[in-house]
Amino acid sequence: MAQQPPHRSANPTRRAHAARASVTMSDVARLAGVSPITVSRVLNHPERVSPGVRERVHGAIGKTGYVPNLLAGGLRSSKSRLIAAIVPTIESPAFLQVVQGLTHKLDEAGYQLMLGQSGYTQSREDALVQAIVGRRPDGIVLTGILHSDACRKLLQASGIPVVETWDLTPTPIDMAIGFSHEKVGAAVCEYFHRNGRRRPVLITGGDDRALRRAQGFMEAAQRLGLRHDALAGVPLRQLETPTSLQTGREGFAELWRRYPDLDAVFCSSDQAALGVLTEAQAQGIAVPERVAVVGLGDLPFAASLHPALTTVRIDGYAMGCQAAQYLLDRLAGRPAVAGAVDIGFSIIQRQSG
Amino acid sequence: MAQQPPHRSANPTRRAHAARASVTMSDVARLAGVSPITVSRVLNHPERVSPGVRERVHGAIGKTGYVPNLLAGGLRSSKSRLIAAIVPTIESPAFLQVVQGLTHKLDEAGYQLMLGQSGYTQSREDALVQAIVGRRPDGIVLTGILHSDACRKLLQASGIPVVETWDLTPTPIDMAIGFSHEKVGAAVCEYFHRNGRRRPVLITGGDDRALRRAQGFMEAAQRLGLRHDALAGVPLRQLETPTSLQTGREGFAELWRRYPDLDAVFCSSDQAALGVLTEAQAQGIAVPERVAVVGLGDLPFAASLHPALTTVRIDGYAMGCQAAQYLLDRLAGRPAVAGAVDIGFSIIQRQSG
DNA sequence: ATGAAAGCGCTAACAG
DNA sequence: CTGTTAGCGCTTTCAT
Repeated sequence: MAQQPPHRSANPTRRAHAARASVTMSDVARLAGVSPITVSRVLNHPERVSPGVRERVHGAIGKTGYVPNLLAGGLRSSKSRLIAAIVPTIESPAFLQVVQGLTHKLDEAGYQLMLGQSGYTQSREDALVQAIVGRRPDGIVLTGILHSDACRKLLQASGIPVVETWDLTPTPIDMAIGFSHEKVGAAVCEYFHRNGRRRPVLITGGDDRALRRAQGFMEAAQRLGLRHDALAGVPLRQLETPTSLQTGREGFAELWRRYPDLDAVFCSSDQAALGVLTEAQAQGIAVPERVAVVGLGDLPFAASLHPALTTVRIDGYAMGCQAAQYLLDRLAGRPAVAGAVDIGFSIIQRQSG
Repeated sequence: MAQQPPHRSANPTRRAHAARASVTMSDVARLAGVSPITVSRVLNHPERVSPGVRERVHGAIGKTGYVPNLLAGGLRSSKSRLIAAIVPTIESPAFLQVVQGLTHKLDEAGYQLMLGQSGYTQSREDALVQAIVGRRPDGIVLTGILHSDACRKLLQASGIPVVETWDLTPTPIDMAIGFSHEKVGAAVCEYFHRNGRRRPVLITGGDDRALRRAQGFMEAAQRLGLRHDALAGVPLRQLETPTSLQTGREGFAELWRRYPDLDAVFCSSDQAALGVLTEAQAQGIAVPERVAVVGLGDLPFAASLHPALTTVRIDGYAMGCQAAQYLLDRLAGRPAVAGAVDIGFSIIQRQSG
């Protein structure tokens, strides 16, 4: 299928990087017959400049193709109009929703988002934070509350507003918005119990938050006396993070083999739950009659599945919007939140369980 | 579920934004008993500094918690170690793979990626490009080859290396890597024909590239004499972009109602194909016996579906890696590609069609 | 191997 | 409303 390009680049100029022909504010000023600072004002405080001059300057900008150097401006004003966010991975739609919320809200306010992926490891997060702080963003959004000491110190010393997301903590670096993962686990376990399920199993990712949900589930199970006949606890299959359709499918196949009496599955993501649904369908196991399946996230596809997926709704988009808002409030000098804010969750009952 | 924070922030300092207590290179230099330029050299060209001094400087950096200001460095050196990319949306896993490829490759080389989402509209892309060029990145990655004139001019004038992805063109802005969407459409149509399918339909997104695939498909259909009894062409259901499980499911339900004799569906994404599979299962329509289903992208879940999804494999990750490599080559002064490079595609035959 | 001087492009602070 | 002066923090260039 490979095909060679029919023509070469139509671009005639020899492209040395960062061609030093770059137009500066002074060039524009000269052409408009004003001083550079006036050009700056036209761009940043147009109301402080007379309409006539404003127009002349805009004309000059158009003619020269001037694009302000935000590095220079940022250096001088210590305002970069840049917000940085670190997520474990954007391959997980759950984090993606937060990113979308952030993007949307920040974009409205004229800020840009710079995204980093930590891949769930602390060393990588540390490196990212260092690189990010070096660019002096106006704010930073973090995922989770587990950060190295060095990272916390660095962030606090930088004086940059920080929002931690996806979790709650009595000791945030600065601000925080999230929910209790233990409570999610407990709530789903109680939900199963209410619906008459007595032998649940867990399919979970191996990251900190997923494991705390599992823990909350187990504790509730113990309290409610749910257990497999041969087992003191709830069978748990821990998978790589992030969990996928594939891992969910395999995980369920394995659990079903070992515990053929299981009657409910709580998955740590909707993707894994889709995997369970797929495997159940392939094996002819009736959902929800024989096995109840509950996911986590309420991703867009959850409602469209067959059977439609019962899941724990986490409003990632709202979390992203909120996080952005906290940052924007702080930057605008408005009173911002203190401590951690609980965004909550809810169980969306559909057909699968 | 809401819960108030039990404590307030543990952070004792009053956080005025960008606390001007920021440690600079001079502070480090003073503490280490050297001049600022020596600190700079320890950071950027350690081999040009004697080991003793190097160690002293590192010590001072550790003690002060100094984080170099990349804005200042970038301003002076015109090297930002920043690459910007614009994709229509990161909600589409296909683009996400490109982003992952870029991230991976750039990260290795010590570059950071700044991501923008154009939402498939040109005006939004123009605004993004403007904001991006303002930050003077060392390179820019674009999705597609359809850009406004203003955008092309701006980019060319900026002298920043540019790679366009996902498509081929004889007149790239600078460099390009992609594949022929027309050929994808034609190839799938021929594939259906070889397998004895005679009444195919299309479920497609409304973006430029998807429509060109549809066009390639239709032309091939005409050549091969494929048509519905009552129809001159191939029935096409155009959906919002990006297509989702939900839209795919509805689209298929609609087509099935109107053309009950259809025997093959080509979807413009694997998500839409999953929607078709879901609807077929819900209605008890046998796949592939009654209807063949082919997706696009070969996303990770495609192979794990039941039935496993036949799809057009586009190696987005490789495309991202390549794009990054072209940029890095150019930045390192190595001879870089000229014109557009075809990354090709292939049809992965599985169970669904 | 190390340092001094100069200035990247812009905007804060202060005039006028 | 407009301009002058100074300098953000760093690295280039040229000395030593």
